[in-house]
Amino acid sequence: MSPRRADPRTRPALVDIAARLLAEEGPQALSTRRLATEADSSTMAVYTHFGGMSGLVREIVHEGFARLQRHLTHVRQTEDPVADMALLGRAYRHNALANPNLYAVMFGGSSLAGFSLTEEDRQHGRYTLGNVVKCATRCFETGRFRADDPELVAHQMWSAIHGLVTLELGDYLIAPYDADRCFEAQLTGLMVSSGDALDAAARSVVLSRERMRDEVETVGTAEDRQESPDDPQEE
Amino acid sequence: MSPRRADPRTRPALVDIAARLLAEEGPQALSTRRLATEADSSTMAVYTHFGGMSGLVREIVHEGFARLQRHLTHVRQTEDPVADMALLGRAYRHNALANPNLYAVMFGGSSLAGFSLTEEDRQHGRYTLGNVVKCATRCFETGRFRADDPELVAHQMWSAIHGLVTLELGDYLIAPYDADRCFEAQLTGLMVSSGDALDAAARSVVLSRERMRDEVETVGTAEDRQESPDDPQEE
DNA sequence: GCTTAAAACATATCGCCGTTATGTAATACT
DNA sequence: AGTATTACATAACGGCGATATGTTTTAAGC
Repeated sequence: MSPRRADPRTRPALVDIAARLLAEEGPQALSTRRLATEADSSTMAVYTHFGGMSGLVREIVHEGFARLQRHLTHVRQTEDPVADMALLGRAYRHNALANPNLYAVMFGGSSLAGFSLTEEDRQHGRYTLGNVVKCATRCFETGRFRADDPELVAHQMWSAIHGLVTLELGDYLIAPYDADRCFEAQLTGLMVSSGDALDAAARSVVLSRERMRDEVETVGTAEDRQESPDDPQEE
Repeated sequence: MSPRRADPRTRPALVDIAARLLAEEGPQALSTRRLATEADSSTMAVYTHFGGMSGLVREIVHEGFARLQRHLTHVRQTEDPVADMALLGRAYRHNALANPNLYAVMFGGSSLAGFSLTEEDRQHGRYTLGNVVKCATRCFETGRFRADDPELVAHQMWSAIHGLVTLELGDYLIAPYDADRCFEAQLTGLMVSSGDALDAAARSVVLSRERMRDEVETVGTAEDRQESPDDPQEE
């Protein structure tokens, strides 16, 4: 009375292929037939393993939130919490730009075969706000931020950065008010609106930009994996 | 060498029906067959009049931007430009919540049969920013805002409000940090980040809320219609 | 070792979808 | 009047998600 157990590579292969198709060719490339072809399987595999396309998409969305969380946790806590906060914003944007189609699915875009998020899915998204809340608390403790509602501050950061990123992904931000320029201004503005002094905020924002290479852009690459001990490498 | 000219009611009827289906049943209800049934026509009508579903969707998106523009232009210019600015934000949000599915299509959401915006479509969106830019200029002239880049300020407003609205539409904002609370905080924060004093900004934001009923919530209703009379020229 | 239940598929089919090919009727210009 | 042009209707094509059903494989119980 036990299952066939079958090819153990089928299920993760489907997730990998689906994620790749979504990333490289967009939402409309995600079809049961395409997946069956690429995985050398049948369309039924999607249903036995995930209960349908929605289940598969939900799996990928979970992976998307995991990537976001990984980006945010790679931001270090320094003696300049406002710079840390700005870097959290940069990490958020970096993750979104690195996974644009996935990000669109996570936050309401592209319906994808009638897929819609559950309340549990959304809780994944809100959970990542914990990083920002903690950072905001430290901003209050050092006196840089004014009032004392770190959760509200975190929500403001989230809304503003999320809005900028979606406009950027929708190609709404063009020169001379391109995404980079708007983003830098947005970061400084957010710190100021939370109570920081303009010049101090501007300094921390610039400071955070210099930490991008070490704490954000290296997230999915090489030493982020702890399984290979001695392989520090290239540019 | 002239067309059949056919039933002149077919084309506008299709747009109306499509807009209603999108609003009431969401993106997946928009199909050529469904439209043909509701309009007592055939699926070909969509192709002769709009070149396909994309053309129809584009027509609806234009209407969506027109509605947004109508909302924004209903905000009056008073001696408190910061309150005007806050009211522009409220009008933007009000329009999005009144047309959630349409708004999602306008800003990158729901793919809708491979539909994607053209650069001209996006220009419609950016055009509505003109209202905000003018208002920001007046905020500078009265000394309420600090630096002098009204376009940049407008982009920050847009990003932040747009982000909050999309999170709200995606059900990401729940109590105790629900959309209403985050929105009020966001408005005040935006004014402060642009240079206004905290207490003055808070006052103007509250003031703008009292103008909602007269200048925003009455947009599509009754006396808003001043349109030109129809020309009964055909048979 | 054999039986048997159950999971993992394969195959075929259904009812949608957008799109296109083709036919037809109606118009307005020459 | 003739004809080109447009607005449809009808039907078909390929692709989609989903399901029904058959087939193979596995492992537990005897």
